[in-house]
Amino acid sequence: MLRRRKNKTPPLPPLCPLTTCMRLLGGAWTANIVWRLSGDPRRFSELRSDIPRISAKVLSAKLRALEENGVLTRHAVASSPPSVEYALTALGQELLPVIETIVQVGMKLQRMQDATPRAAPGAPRRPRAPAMNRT
Amino acid sequence: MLRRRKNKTPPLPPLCPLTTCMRLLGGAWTANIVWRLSGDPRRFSELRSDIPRISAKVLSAKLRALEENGVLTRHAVASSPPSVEYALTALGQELLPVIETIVQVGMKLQRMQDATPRAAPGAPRRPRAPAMNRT
DNA sequence: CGGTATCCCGAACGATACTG
DNA sequence: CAGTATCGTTCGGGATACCG
Repeated sequence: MLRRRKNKTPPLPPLCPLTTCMRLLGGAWTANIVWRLSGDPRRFSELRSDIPRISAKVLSAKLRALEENGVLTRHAVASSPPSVEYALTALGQELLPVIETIVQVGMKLQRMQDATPRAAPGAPRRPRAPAMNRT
Repeated sequence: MLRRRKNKTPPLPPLCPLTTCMRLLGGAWTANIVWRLSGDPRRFSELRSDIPRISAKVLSAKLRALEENGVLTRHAVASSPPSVEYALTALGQELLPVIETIVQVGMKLQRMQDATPRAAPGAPRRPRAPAMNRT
């Protein structure tokens, strides 16, 4: 118990930026959040209703991570009804083409998967948890 | 016991292409694998050395998933030294622009994160955990 | 309204050992 | 060589409750 740290944190060789970026929008939600902000800045609650099944915890965690990575900015207005606006930075804007491309390919994938029964030849794959399905 | 699955399996709205695609290259490794296959077909061991820190288990799982999704093909040669070659399908090729874009943005991210102290003007964020930085 | 704190589950990942 | 099996660990993420 508690004896981890046997092989963790080895001298990590620099791996490609690919992983850096994938870690950033790795979660199911992150790309969605960025996507929602592509238009105007939005507030916390607006984002919550934009992405119905996201929890406050995850949303705030993702927003914080994105802010730390310079993808978006947080502007808090300390008025009587507290209000916080999130907006993409220039860097965040640069993510948009990525996401658009992903959406394009995603549609192709869906089309192909739909047209190809494939029926798991030989070994029925695990149907995968219905965890995250949104956008 | 009997934890009621109270909120699981809600009426899932149609999942968007974004999530579909992100699910596919969701892990940190998957995009890397596809990337490695962008040139010539490669064998299992070659991929393992291409991506040093990946375990055989994960690699084989990812390869299987990608094969099921029609992203790559598996050609086993039952020769004396067994040999299996993985190659991208046409669909897999379509993922390459996505990955290239991601790499581009990833490099920008790395550059900005390196150069930007990001002094959170007006509201000092509480110094949160150093986010995700693994390779 | 805009979060944070706590708990807990399941998925993803890693290491090692073993098989065809 | 090309995996699979098993085990253990870490991590994302959902639920609920609570605070400024």
